[in-house]
Amino acid sequence: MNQQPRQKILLTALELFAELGFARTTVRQIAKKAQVNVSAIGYYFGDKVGLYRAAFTEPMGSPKDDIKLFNAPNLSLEQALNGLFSGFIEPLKQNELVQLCIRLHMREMVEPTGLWTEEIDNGIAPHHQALLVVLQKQLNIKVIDDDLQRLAMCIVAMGVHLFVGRDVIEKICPQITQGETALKTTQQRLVLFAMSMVDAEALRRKQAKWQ
Amino acid sequence: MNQQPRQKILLTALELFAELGFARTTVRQIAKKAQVNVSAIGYYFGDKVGLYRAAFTEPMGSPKDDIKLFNAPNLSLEQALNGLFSGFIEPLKQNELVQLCIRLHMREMVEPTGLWTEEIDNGIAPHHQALLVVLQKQLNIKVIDDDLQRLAMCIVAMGVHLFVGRDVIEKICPQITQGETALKTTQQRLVLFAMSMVDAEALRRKQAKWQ
DNA sequence: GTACAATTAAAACAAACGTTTGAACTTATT
DNA sequence: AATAAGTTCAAACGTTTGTTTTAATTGTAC
Repeated sequence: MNQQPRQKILLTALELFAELGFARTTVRQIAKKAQVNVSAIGYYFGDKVGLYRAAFTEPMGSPKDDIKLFNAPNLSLEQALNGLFSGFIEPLKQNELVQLCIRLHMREMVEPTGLWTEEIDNGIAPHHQALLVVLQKQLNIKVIDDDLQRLAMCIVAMGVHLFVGRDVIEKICPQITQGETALKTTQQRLVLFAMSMVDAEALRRKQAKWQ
Repeated sequence: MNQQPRQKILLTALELFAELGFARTTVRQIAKKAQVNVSAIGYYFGDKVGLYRAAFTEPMGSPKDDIKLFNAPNLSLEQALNGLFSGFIEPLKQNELVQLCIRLHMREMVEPTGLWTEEIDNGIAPHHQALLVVLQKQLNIKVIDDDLQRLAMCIVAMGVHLFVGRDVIEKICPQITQGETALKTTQQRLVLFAMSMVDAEALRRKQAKWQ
């Protein structure tokens, strides 16, 4: 099985899907840019949906490995948060392929094509759950309540915003994500802010108990 | 000029564009749901792009009024942040129309159709700038630097995430945005977290000075 | 070299798209 | 009642869409 054109199609599709979304990307567009015949898409991937599915899942590694980055048993809160946010920051440093993958996944948030539901179950939910456990331990509380969910959501939001708000950032303050040193600083700030939020939540719970 | 079918088309278009995006929404779909003939769209709005433009801009009021909510001269930081976040939370309480508007605008972040650039210039950038000034005063610093931009971005991210991460929230922790009391609590937490971030940044700057 | 499978190419397919047409219908004015 | 403008309608327009077909080409084993 010759994989050269298949790979070429896959990468081109990833590129176009990430930039334009599923609906606005045409198979002829992909074929032309990948310099293959349109029928090659049907030959290798069945149909457009199959190609999208492949572009969405194949290039990404298993997401379960990432969880260990901030869910290891003996990690401090700072280490755990660093692991969490490096999951958002690293792709911004690395090669373009990973960035495209992330962008495509983020796009699914706003424009769900159906794979999004799977993505939540297999990718997002476990991450969120792992973060909740870390926060639960840190705050030393017994059951996960709504306020812990709020805290986790707000922490994740900062990381997510680096991708979904990419256009805004590039227009208003592009410096903070350009260059490795700037990104490193940004990650430090995210960790700092997240820790301050955890502290604030801890204090709030303490005060709420007294009343 | 009879405005009944025009309004009906406009609202239906807003609904569908917000849910499906521009490309996946068809004019026939809009016409059918609005119970009008397809040609009515051309008659009232010229073409599909004209309808999208109208749905994107008309229902929203002038964004400049909102800025005053958190940019008034004698506001405390807490009041200013409450104003900022109420801009995100209120739409979640209010009628469905406003929610759809916000959702459509958020969608433009990931799937820019061209109006997005205008939106950044006229809507996002002024808000961001106003927030920067508030933070600048609070932290008592002379020039707006990258770290202040990072702080502002992280604060805004929490609000934005309520919309762009809507599907995730609804799947993982829907309670925190369902019901007015839950939303009120969420807003309080956002303000609390934002203030803790500002404090953390202030402390960091203080410590950085010493070294 | 022949046979056979794997791959590529051009063309055609039906369906759906946004848009336009021209007649029919409604409403208001004279 | 007659006229004209405003509005709606079904039908058709020309493209573009994703997909399929069929033939040509390539690579491979005997």
